[in-house]
Amino acid sequence: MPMLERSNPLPLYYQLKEVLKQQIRAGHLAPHTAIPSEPELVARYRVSRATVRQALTELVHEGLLYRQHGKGTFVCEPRVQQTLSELTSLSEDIRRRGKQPGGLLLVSELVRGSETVRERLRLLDEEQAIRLVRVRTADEVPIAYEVDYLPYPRATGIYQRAKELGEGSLYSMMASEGLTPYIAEQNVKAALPSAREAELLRIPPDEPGLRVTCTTFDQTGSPIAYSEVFYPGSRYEYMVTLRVARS
Amino acid sequence: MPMLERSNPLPLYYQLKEVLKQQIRAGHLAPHTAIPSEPELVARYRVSRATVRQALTELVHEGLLYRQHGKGTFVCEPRVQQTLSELTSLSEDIRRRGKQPGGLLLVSELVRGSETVRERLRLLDEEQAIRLVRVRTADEVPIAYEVDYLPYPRATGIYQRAKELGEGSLYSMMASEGLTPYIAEQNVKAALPSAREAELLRIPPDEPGLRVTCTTFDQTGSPIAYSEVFYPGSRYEYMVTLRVARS
DNA sequence: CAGTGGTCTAGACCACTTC
DNA sequence: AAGTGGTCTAGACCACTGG
Repeated sequence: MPMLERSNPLPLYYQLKEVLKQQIRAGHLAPHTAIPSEPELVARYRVSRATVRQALTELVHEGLLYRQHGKGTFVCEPRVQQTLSELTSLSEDIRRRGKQPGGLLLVSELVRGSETVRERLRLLDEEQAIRLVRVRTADEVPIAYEVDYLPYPRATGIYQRAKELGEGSLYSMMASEGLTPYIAEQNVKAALPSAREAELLRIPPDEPGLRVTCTTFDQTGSPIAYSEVFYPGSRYEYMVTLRVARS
Repeated sequence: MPMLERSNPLPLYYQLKEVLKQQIRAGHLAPHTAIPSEPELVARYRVSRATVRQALTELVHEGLLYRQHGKGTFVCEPRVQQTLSELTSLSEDIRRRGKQPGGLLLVSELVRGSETVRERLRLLDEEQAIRLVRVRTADEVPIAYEVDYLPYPRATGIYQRAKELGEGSLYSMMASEGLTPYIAEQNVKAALPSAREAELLRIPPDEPGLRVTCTTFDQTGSPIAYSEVFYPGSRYEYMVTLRVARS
């Protein structure tokens, strides 16, 4: 049985979380079965109950466990476990469907941006936006035309590293630049492709698809990205998972 | 200044949450301003720090507050505050856009259900599904054709109360029947309406729209509803808000 | 340095479930 | 009655931020 290391700089509750996560992932704890009770975990790992509860509470929030008063703490089904994190990364989504994500960066430039862009990013008069244009692919097939806008002074690092963005995830690059996505608002419409989109995606100009606009905010509610993506209807089913209610 | 009541059956941390929520909503605590520090709250409300922290941690999870180590705890922007709860209720969404939600229940019946339905709801051989068909309206204009399926033995109460479903929220009715939505998976496609949909929504048969399928699960990962909704492209912009990353 | 939040302890009592 | 999770206390020490 793995133990917690008091010499480890990682907090005890965090180590306990990792141990439990691993046991769940490895299948030692099956869905709908009870994990050891809180007093048992206290004894087994020699930590206080508050520490155990912090670990369990976070795992509950992450969708790995659920509690029932008087009965115990149980393992959630894998579907719930998976659906709680990082859902708008297109690369991840493609990989999850068993295909190879790829992409081509067509444009990276500094622009003033349309009124919509400036409004979404809350740009001040003198501020500019970084504009990135990409065609995204799954197993080499083009499945989306994506235009991203980022606030310029804040996201300077992204502009410098834009070349790496062929297949890479913009979100992960943003996170490494201190722009951590926390909330996203997505607006989805049925629409026809523009001439340019039809050409680049190699679809007929009358094939309807989805136009998804997405504004991403950090923890404090400041906008850190705005994107417009066109998905041809025949190529990609747009999937979203969200929490319906909470607390 | 409001105080916490030790005679109140509601927990102290919960009362504290409500007090802070109300101060935020009333504008006494503006976005990006710091709330009183934890030791201050301890003194002011005469509770232990663990109690204060439980209240604050939950408010952070609900998107009302964010913390910065060494600096303080701050109020999130309203956009983040609003976007964390109950997002798939169409009625709520319509109301948020300043229109009056309404609806008409066309069908409520027990059916065996298609393979898709049975699979999504994980029905056993002998189990049936409740099928509800509704036209949803905003300011009397039809904006969506919705078909819901619920697992029959579990959702008996819904079947009996189906008549109330004109304008009411199915989710809130489900919650009152012990079927609490926790996670939803949504799949969105661009599509043309069926003949029946075009007729009921009074749109041309060649006007593309969105076909959204949604499977809803409870806390434990058991499916509690499956729905298929058609939104005509010209009438409604489909809006989704989700958390991108967490913990 | 003082003040903030982050982690942790060792208790206590309560409410709910099961037998 | 025994076991579970839910709430609460009164401390402690640490890590990070700012002047």
